Amino acid sequence: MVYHMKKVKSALRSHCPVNFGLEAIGDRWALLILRDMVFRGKRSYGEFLKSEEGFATNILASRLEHLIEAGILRREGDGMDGRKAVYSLTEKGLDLIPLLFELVLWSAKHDGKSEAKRIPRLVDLIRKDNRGISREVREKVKRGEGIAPDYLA
Amino acid sequence: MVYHMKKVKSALRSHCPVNFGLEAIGDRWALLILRDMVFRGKRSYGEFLKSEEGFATNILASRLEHLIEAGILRREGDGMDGRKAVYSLTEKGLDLIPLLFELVLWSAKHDGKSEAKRIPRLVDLIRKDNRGISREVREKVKRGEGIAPDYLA
DNA sequence: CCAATTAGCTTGCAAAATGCAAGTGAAAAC
DNA sequence: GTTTTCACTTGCATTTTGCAAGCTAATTGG
Repeated sequence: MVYHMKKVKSALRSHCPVNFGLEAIGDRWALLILRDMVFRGKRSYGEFLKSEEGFATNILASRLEHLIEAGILRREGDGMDGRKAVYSLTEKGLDLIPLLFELVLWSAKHDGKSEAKRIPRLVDLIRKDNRGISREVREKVKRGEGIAPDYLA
Repeated sequence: MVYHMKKVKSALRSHCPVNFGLEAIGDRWALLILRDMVFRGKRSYGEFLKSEEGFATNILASRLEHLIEAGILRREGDGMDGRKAVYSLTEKGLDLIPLLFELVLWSAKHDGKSEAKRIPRLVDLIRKDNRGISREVREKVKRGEGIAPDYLA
């Protein structure tokens, strides 16, 4: 008897920690979703779609699904509006904040035209104490605040 | 007059630091090349090919090219053997070590079967002081040593 | 209460990227 | 001088992407 079962994409190529992390995250688009959530406080499909890099609708849907599958995001319905879906970061997802911050730091150093120049305060805090600032930001993101304006200015 | 110029892939979607970093690195395969260089001390096309995740030959070539283009790697001929090419990390590439380490830390925490369990000492050092250990490893990688056995055991 | 709008997707399809096997060319080994 | 080795390149079937259009259920506006 054949049961209907969801295709599990557990064909992990290796348990090398670098490879595991890369496969869990998925790809570039997935990390941009995380960026939108952490830095811009976005929570919905419609908000992600407006990102400057331009998500294709199907790609956005598939990456959201992947991130949920990977346990990085969770999806809930909006109590007020039955059409809306609210995405949020799990603890596992929140744990990616320090990684995201290291990437910001690298780009701030190596991209002459980096927009990181507009947030020197945050970049400096990351440089001095990534873990510390990550912990603070984590709590804000958890409360749905995104990164507070005082870090960004 | 038309000069012959290499196609510059500067169609950068945005100068958002997260996006810049992602585009500079390229993709999953590119980061695995960096892992092989930092953790396993690999330097040549043939060595990369043997990686457990299984590079396709054309993909490996295109990612090496991309990383050179991005200023993360450099390619030199081997003085002893005219067939061989030696790849090494630029300063810009070495600056990615802390990012790689954060990824290792994340996977060590969230992958039950992580091979990171075989290198508890290094994982612990990263957790306590990513920057510090990155600085040390950087010098070793620069000298072509890869990560020293004492960190790995 | 009914038409129009909105949110979140899905589908179709052309174009691009991937993965595998086989081939190439130059240098080194035997 | 024949065989290997090294670093790729090429061909081609398969998969993934990107874009536009369509779909469905919930909500808003009149």
